[in-house]
Amino acid sequence: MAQEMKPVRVRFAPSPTGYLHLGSARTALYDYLIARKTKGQFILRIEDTDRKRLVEGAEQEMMDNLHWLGMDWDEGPDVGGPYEPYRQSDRKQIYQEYGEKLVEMGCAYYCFCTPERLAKVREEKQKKKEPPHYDRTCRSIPLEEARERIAAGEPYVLRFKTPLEGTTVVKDLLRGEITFENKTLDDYILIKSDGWALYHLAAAVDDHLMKITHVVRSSEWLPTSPLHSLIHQAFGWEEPIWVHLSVLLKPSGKGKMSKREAAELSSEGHSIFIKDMANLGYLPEAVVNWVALMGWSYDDHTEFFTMQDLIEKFSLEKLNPSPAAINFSKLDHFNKLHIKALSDVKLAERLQPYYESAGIHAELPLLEKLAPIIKERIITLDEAVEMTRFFFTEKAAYTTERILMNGCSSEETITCGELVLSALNELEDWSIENLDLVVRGLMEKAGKNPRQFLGFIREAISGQKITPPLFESMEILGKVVVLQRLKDALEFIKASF
RNA sequence: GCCCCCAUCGUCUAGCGGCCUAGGACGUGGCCCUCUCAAGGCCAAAACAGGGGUUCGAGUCCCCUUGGGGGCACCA
Repeated sequence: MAQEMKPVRVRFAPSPTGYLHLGSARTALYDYLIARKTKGQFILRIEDTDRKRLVEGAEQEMMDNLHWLGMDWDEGPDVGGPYEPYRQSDRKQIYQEYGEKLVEMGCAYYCFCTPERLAKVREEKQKKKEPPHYDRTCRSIPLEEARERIAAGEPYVLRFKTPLEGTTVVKDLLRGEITFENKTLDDYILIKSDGWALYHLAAAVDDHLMKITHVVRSSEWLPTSPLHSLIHQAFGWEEPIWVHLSVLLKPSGKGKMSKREAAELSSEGHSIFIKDMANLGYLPEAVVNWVALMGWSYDDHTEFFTMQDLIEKFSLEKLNPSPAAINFSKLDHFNKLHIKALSDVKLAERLQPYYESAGIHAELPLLEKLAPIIKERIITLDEAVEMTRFFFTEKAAYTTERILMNGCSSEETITCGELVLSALNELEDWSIENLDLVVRGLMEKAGKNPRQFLGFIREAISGQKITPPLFESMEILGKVVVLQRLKDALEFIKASF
């Protein structure tokens, strides 16, 4: 039995600079799961201190996407909470105060170097094959002098006074202790010349003030994690438990997904953006199941999980630190499974919007009848529309060749067709069983095989190559429509051949 | 160039020293079933990167090499 964990406080802290993608959705999911599992709190914090990179509407869209996936949060910019505000742009003052404290404690200093000089330093260091770090020129400026220059209006940034010697050890939950030589670290900028804090300071301050117990984030943060530890230590704060997730690799397994490659994916009917998943016909349940398994596993045989299952079974300890390649065929697999797991009523409800956007007004009762016969043959929800199109059209759309019975002449086809037509016309009990019985009887009498005989009827009533099972379709279509389409087909053959 | 992380089938993974002639899933191939398409059933091919140790015993622990990945912004 899994041991009970103390309630955690975790935050998902996106910056509203783009769409929610697989990687961030997975981080949010793990946060959500561990919060719900331990009856703790899941907090949404918007990291929007970089005012230049803001994207209009991104924050709202991100929240919509999280909701679509089935997550909600206990504290956040929209729902409030005890540690408001939850948007970093509303906390500028707080970061400045804490930055000032660091200066007073001797753990940070003002730097007056211009971006131009910094670029030059970097260039020179790179030429000398040295780490392109700041040369610490301003580190030795006496504080009084620095304050005078600031008072005189000189632009400045705040830098962390990284220890020059010794090591900083970061305890990562998945990797154990990671040791960094302090001399390989930079004097990172904490507050920019425009007065806005950078991630490093803002996140550390907020994580502390918001009593975050576990920081779950992408392993891109591993290289700067010593700075984060150092900031917590400088203030004398207890560090949160660091959990650095593996990176998500592109399907080839070679490298991170780039913007361009993400765009290319859409031409293959795939996307790494959550906002596209619904349009592509994927269920949020499937996306959640799929994403959860990228870097996490439960045991050696269970793969199908609902959100509830995940909440019960998730544990941070089973997270895998090695990079994982995105596998879209696995998403298809999970989508199939979750479609099958849906009740007919639920599936009908999920299907309806796809018909609407295809310009088809499909009534729920009809979709509920269609649900059981298509649920095992569609991968994505949108495929239902094509497969069942003939239920919603006035006539079946015939193409010349296919309407003829496989390997038979037009005369032969007509003979068989008329046989079926008159027999079905007589049929009173319009049930699957009866249709099956009658039609197969005719087929034997005509000496045709199922491929020929049933194939012809399929074409006649649907005009489609791929359809749900024949007798089921006929039953749902109804006697009147089936007879009419049979007549249409025969007329079509007579006119065309 | 420097720092850091990672390493089992093509992919996601199980494995936390003997239960491993390495298990599952996706995908792939074959067969069966079959009214199209699916679904389902059965079967197959497919991996412990290499080298040193430690140990009675190593996929499992340690080291090195190699490979892959991430980072080195007044972005997050």
